[in-house]
Amino acid sequence: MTEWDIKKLQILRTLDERGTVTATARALLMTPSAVSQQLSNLAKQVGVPLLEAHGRRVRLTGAARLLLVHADAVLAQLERADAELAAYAKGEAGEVRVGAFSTAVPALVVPAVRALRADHPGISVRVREAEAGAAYELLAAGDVDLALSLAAQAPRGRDGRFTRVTLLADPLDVALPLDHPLARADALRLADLADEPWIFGGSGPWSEITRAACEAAGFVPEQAHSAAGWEAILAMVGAGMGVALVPRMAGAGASGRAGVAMRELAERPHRHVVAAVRRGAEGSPAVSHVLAALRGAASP
Amino acid sequence: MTEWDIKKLQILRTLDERGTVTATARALLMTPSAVSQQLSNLAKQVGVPLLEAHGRRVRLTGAARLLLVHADAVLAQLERADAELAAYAKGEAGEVRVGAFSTAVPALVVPAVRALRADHPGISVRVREAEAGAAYELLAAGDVDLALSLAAQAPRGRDGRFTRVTLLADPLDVALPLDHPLARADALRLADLADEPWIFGGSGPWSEITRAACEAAGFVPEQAHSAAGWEAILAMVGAGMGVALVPRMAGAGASGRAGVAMRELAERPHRHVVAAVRRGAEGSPAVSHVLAALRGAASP
DNA sequence: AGAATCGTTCAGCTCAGCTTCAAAGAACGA
DNA sequence: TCGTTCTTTGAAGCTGAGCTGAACGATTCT
Repeated sequence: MTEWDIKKLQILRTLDERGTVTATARALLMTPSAVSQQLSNLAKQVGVPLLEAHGRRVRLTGAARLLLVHADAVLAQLERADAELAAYAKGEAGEVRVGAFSTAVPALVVPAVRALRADHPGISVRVREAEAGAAYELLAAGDVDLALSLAAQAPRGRDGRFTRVTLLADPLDVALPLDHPLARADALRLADLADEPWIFGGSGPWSEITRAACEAAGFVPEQAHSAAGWEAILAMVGAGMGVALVPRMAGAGASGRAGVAMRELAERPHRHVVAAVRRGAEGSPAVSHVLAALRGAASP
Repeated sequence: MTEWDIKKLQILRTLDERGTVTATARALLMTPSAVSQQLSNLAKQVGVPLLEAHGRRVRLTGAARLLLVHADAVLAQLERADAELAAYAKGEAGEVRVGAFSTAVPALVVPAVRALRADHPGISVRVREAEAGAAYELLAAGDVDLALSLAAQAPRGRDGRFTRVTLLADPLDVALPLDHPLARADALRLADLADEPWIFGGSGPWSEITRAACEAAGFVPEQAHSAAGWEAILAMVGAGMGVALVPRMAGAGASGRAGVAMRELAERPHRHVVAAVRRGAEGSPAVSHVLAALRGAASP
């Protein structure tokens, strides 16, 4: 018995409601003959008699009543699936898997999810943290439906598979020790820090961005230390071990804390946060709702 | 969309596991063509695309993943139904509806259910209290699967539709006021009470049994009062308003309470408690287990 | 007793779904 | 770059599950 048939269960349920084969047939727009055949067929599959003659009508056996309990559950579940799929078609249900680099989660994804809860309660978001560089591969592999990455990170391989939109320009501030002579200078320029010891990731996207910004300012930064997380970097800056470029999204809550000063730069360098979806997926209602929520979270 | 097909859901689930149409077809002993047709058919029914091309393979859309959640629930439910029906066939599952007259519930049904819980946890009993006279009609109508009644109650209409077994002979004691002169007499006979005022139900089975017992002893009882419940009858006896025949099953806890004396009679009259099932139903494993448990409760 | 209602069975037919064959697209290796 | 291989999908034909209609036995109502 591995060959369940929903129609037969529906017939059984209707028979339980109506009480007679003829009435069941009428209700389901079938002939009594068909109903009888289907039910005896079901009984054969189950291996237990489901009906027994009672006068000129039939009565459900204990096995049939037992089966009905499950049939009700199954049919209810299918009806729920039906409703949810209808909602999905209207964009009011569904799960969207979002890949985001770590600092984007509190800054963008969480506010977006909060807004979605209010506007589209049927849409759920599954977050998966991933480095900005790995985002496109997750997207291409189908492991996420929407990826947050950085404009500097080109998708590996040919583009055109993705649709990308810039969500916001995140300013890059410099973090330097509170007791540093330049901590209070006005019109601080990147070149002023050319001789400082720098702290940035040994590899990975952020390393490249820092290096590129400094080279655009005309110097090559001396990499005194390296770390992957902002916590570690800011701790080293606070200890006077060097300076670092920190996106405002990541450094927002860090200013003034633990001996660190966050300063805006005269060059106003930025990193551009982009959202990418697979080409064609922007038409999916659920994805487009999440995208809209992310836009809203980016530019309040 | 009201035409769900389990097989299609199974195909979708297998596709999710295996990842490719060809592998799915191999796993389900079908051709890739059939799998493809079934899935595009399902998508058409749902009204939302379920697959999208990804290189030379296919990927599930959000709608498909949403549908999969429900499909898993449905298939699990069906598997549970399968297991329970298999258990039912072995007599280890199922619900048996028992109709019983009121005093039989604490005396027989409850102990039987207790024993069943230990020996056959899959079998559940649904109790429905019904007068002994109405039991056969409930049984015939299919509202219960097993009825407890009294031997004196003949099934209305022709017999032969039912199988009846006597569970126990319940002695009929006489209840009389504690201060009654005969309350301490030895070898008390029913005829000694011929001139007492009698209390018994105005109609219904118990009335007949009392009347028949007295007439067998050679007198016609004077019906001084009538009541339907044992509580009321015993209260009247305790108040010295008359005497009554009380089955031991009902009067067990009443002796010595509220001025009532329960005395055994020399004639040792009995009422016979019988269990009845529809002819053929005694073969049903669940019913026969309940029947066995009732036998056990009747003769410990 | 007669009539009406009900369920089941049997023969015949229709259509969903499977298989086979073929074609087109995409990835991989030389 | 080109050819090979893997994959999916489409068209045509066939098989079988399931439906219809009629006939029959059984039961209930009048």
